[in-house]
Amino acid sequence: MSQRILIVDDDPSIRRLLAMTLAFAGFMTETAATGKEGLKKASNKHFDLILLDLGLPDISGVKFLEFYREDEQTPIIVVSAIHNNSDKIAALNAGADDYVTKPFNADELVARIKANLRRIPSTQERSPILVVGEMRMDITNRIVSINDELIKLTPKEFKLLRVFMENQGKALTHAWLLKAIWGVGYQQETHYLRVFINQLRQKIEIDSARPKWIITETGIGYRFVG
Amino acid sequence: MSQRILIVDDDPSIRRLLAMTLAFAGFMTETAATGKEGLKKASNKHFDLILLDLGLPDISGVKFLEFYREDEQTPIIVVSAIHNNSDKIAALNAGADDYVTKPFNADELVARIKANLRRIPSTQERSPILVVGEMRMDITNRIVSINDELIKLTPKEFKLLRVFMENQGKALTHAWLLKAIWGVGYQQETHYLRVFINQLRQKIEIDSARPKWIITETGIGYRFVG
DNA sequence: TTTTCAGGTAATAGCATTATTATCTTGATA
DNA sequence: TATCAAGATAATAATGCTATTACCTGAAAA
Repeated sequence: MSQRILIVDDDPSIRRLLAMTLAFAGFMTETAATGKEGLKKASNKHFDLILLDLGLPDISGVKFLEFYREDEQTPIIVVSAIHNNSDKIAALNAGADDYVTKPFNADELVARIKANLRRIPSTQERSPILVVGEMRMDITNRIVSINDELIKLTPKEFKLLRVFMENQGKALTHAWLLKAIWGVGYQQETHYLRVFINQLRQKIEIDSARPKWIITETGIGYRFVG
Repeated sequence: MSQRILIVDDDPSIRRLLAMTLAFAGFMTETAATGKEGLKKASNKHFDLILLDLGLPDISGVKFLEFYREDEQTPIIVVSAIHNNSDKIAALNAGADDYVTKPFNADELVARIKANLRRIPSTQERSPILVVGEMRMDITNRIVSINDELIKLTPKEFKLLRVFMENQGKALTHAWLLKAIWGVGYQQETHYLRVFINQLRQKIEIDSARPKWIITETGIGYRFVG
């Protein structure tokens, strides 16, 4: 299912060239000769991307973007002459997503279009989230919360809490934890663990003297429970 | 499809009690009265977990673990009397995964078993990995490599490279990048960006004066390409 | 050529994190 | 109750990271 691109350019020969190039690359295209026509088409129909020339006769590129940007988020690539850098910058600041300079190279144009069509495979959605009781950890975004209240953790604290959550309910020995967080060669440094357990408890426990999350297994290690 | 648990205990009444408790919780069980019998059963058939008493008449818990642990990785929970802490610790060091103390609580035992059966939903496999050309980024494990060569990055550098990889091929304005990495209110601090771009280039570019990955878009920002 | 501007680079100061040491608690045991 | 061991906590030192400043470079404009 091919994607729809709207070409807004007043020069008929460029319009034709763009349409051919994009059709060849497998896109469906429509064209508009003026800014107003472009805005009209874009509001009636959904496009996956808009190619906008900056030298339109009726309205400027920035105006176009202002009108269009209201709530839409279709990527817009502006097409500008090689000089006229300031127009280009103004357009990008007004919300354009990318640009190409006018004597353009077909391969590059197509590559730019594809890059701007590629939606981030929504790290938000697919990011692995660990949940234990009221505690949530979004690993890729490094966010930890208890009852939606954010907990600020340093890198080591985060790593420690992460292995706890990944191994909830199990007794984890000192040596095992030290190896998991500091790597081999640190299995004897039990005091490192004590210090960081303490710091973590200060941040996640209501009463760090009566821990609810991180249970001490005397002589053995710790156990994380929900 | 219920999971199989092997119970190794010499006391017939405890064996029966354990078997009933676990059957009630939905597990399939088999029993062995001696360590040798247990090892035999375990080698002939696959079990998802082994419950091992520490007071066996023929061989000690530690010996059992030594024989068994060769290449197996079935979780083993040792059952020990409330005193005899040292046996318990020795067993954990010999590779046991968890323990319960003997006048045991049924709910707790079942919870422990479930915790130890729960395999980590293999963060290795499902972790999102960004790939651009020869560069790979494992977000959850914070590992970046080019041609399998590891690149060591600080947190900020990592974040910067991450947004670049998520937006490969697109022109990213200074303001956009600053907002993405430092948050709102930093859009003017273009020099922060320059410093960190430079640091990143030192780490990922072969010749940081002729960058291959991070392309400067004069007046606009940067573009990351593969 | 000089000037100017955007960007690159180096150096450093301030701050946060981590490692290390010391001291205090607690609970079990003689 | 005194002693001891394990763990908790506090304080500090060492390191590493980030922010900030200053200066350099190279390309384009005057």
